[in-house]
Amino acid sequence: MVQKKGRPAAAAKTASAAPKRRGRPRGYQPEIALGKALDLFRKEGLAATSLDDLSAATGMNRPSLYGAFGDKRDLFIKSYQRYRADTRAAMIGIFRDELPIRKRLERIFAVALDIYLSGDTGPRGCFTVMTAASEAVSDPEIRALVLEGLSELDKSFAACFSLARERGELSPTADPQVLAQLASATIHTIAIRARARIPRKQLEAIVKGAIDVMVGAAPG
Amino acid sequence: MVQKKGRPAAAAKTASAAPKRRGRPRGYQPEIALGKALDLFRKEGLAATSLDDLSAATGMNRPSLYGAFGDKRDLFIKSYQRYRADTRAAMIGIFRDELPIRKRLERIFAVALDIYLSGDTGPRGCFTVMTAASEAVSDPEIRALVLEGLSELDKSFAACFSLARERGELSPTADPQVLAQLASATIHTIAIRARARIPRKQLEAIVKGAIDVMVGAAPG
DNA sequence: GGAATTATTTGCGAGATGGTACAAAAAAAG
DNA sequence: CTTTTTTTGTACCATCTCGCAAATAATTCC
Repeated sequence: MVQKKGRPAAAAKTASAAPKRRGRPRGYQPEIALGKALDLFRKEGLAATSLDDLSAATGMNRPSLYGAFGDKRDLFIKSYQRYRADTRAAMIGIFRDELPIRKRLERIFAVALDIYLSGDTGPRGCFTVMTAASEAVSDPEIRALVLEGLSELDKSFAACFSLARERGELSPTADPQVLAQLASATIHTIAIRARARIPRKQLEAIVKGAIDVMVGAAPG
Repeated sequence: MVQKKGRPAAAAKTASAAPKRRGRPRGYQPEIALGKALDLFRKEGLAATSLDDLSAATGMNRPSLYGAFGDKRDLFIKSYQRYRADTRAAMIGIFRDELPIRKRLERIFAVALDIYLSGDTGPRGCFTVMTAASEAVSDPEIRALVLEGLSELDKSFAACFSLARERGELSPTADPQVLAQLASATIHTIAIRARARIPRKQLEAIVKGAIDVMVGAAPG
């Protein structure tokens, strides 16, 4: 029931200057625990994940969970924010590197597939699409996060297409916003199909076809 | 706790020839009950829908539900099959009418939006995308249905684009399969966005942009 | 009318669920 | 060593969960 068997290992040496907290030291590392919770929520969804499951996965017992993250919904929201941060971190380099548009799109979709297909027990898909969107209808706070995530993706793609058009890689009549929504749609469709265990090869074929339509057929 | 207050109303006169069932007549109509169950599953998902909820919504108590449809998972699967049949029925006319490709796509997406945005308490989205895909990872039977649904949609769109190409509405180099996957992706993205309560106008704009890219910009 | 058949109702029971109260434990501060 | 502070572990609660068994009701067949 403990994340680390040995001693609490003291402060994780993240920054420095151990502030010497006053009471009993934590037996867990909140970031690791949150990652485990995220894994579970991605696999099962909100309702199907019990506190016992979360407790087992994080190595924290329920009162500790509650103290650290609040109730189940709070933990769900924090997990989702963590997911968003993780995916953003995985993508940011690509969105910054100003490669030719085709190369750029290929990389973005490859990373997306990595994320959606990962998972010990099966492809986990996209948190926004599979799980958060379900809750979004009835929960305004989650809905706000989902809307943010959707528009963030649209905007990132739109920036790519705008740049490509400026550089003459796209026809001047191409609409970056429309292309961005198509790119987002492609992300969404592969997230869904991944969850149905469609093999990577087929998903890559869908991506290739979509890219061909968006930026013109591949040379060769 | 009864669907109809008055007498059982005997056979619903659907076909004719009342077969005169032997025992106590049903107090409910299975098709209506299944529709109510479907509504609930679409709103809440599998795990978050309890048998009590289903019992209340259908007007059948649990043992009757169990007798008529089996356990919760069975009912879920039957609901999903019903959903598929309903959507197929709503689409079949459009897929049969061989209108010009743009008009045809416009109609298909309009019907899809009707389905996804309907719901007393909020937009219900697409059953395949929102709910069934979640279960598809871990449940082979549901997965098979989801795969069937996905490929059915792809194929229907592909047939439309093939016909359009034959008729010269599309470039001979256009690939109907690729366009079909983009059309499916557009369906998926509006299903997700609908669930986040994005208003119809915006979803229609996404549809219009996608159609422009798929079949060429609109005249005028 | 009585037997057979089918549906409904009531209610149970074993277990899971989300959340919490409380005391024991582990550290720093005095 | 004692006090203070924080986290942990155990246990608990009230509720809900699914599925079923037994009893009751409504109908047809004889």
